[in-house]
Amino acid sequence: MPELPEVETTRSGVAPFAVGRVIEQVIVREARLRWRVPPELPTRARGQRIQSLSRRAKYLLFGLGNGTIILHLGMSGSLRVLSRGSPPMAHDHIDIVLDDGVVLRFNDPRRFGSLLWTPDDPLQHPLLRSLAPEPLSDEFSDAYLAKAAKGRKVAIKQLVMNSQVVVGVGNIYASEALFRAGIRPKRAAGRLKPAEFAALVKSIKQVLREAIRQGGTTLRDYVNPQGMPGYFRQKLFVYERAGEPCRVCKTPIRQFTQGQRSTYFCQQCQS
DNA sequence: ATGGGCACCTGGCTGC
DNA sequence: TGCAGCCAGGTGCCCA
Repeated sequence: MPELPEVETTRSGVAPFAVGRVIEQVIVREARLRWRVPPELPTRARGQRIQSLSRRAKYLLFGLGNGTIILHLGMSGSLRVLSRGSPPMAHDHIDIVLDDGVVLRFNDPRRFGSLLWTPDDPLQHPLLRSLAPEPLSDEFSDAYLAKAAKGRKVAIKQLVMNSQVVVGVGNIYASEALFRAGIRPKRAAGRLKPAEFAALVKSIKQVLREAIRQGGTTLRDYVNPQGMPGYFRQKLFVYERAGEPCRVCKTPIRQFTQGQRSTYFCQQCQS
């Protein structure tokens, strides 16, 4: 899936087509996503003008007059901008048909994504209520991360992937940020020095910003709303590069498993 | 509170 | 060619 840069690329690519348009209908071909698509969603959304398209963590929020559509892309989801009449392909689960004939089509082979509806403040929705700060906000600072890590024994990589600590840092960018900061992924979070928290926070912000600028990272399925891949893959230092030479020191990149996820690092550059 | 493991699901690749 | 096994951008939930 989509990590934060891919979700942000989706938001900025869809927004010009969506904001200000009226939803003509929502077509649900497959309601069995991570959570069942609420049966009332198409009825609620029909005839509503899309007032805003925002993002919180990896959730996309379509602000309507009477509530909010909450969309999560899961591991393998994508949202594409198409035109009315383009035939649905495999795993094209949802269409949001707009009044000018544009179709926003949600495709998700693994169905880990979700499409939800809330009439209330979406930020108070159970899934969003207790999320940590955005990584690109000022709130996510050295001091903040140091405090969140204090006394914690979990590996630093797992800490930065914890959405109660900071949102939007997934498996690719966690490894990449730790490489850039020169910190080994296995280090106990509470044992990092102040300068290391500072370096890590800086690296997280930097890698996410650069990836957004490149349209995200495409490994397998991810495509932007225009159906194009993201170009950050060629900028990756460690992710999916096990055995290949470190771009900085030529030492072979190592891979191991942490919390059932693959981690990549350079033994020479990270300590 | 914290940490660890499982579950949800499909498809692509590898190796026998 | 077929098929079993393993892996994949996430994250909520249950248990110790």
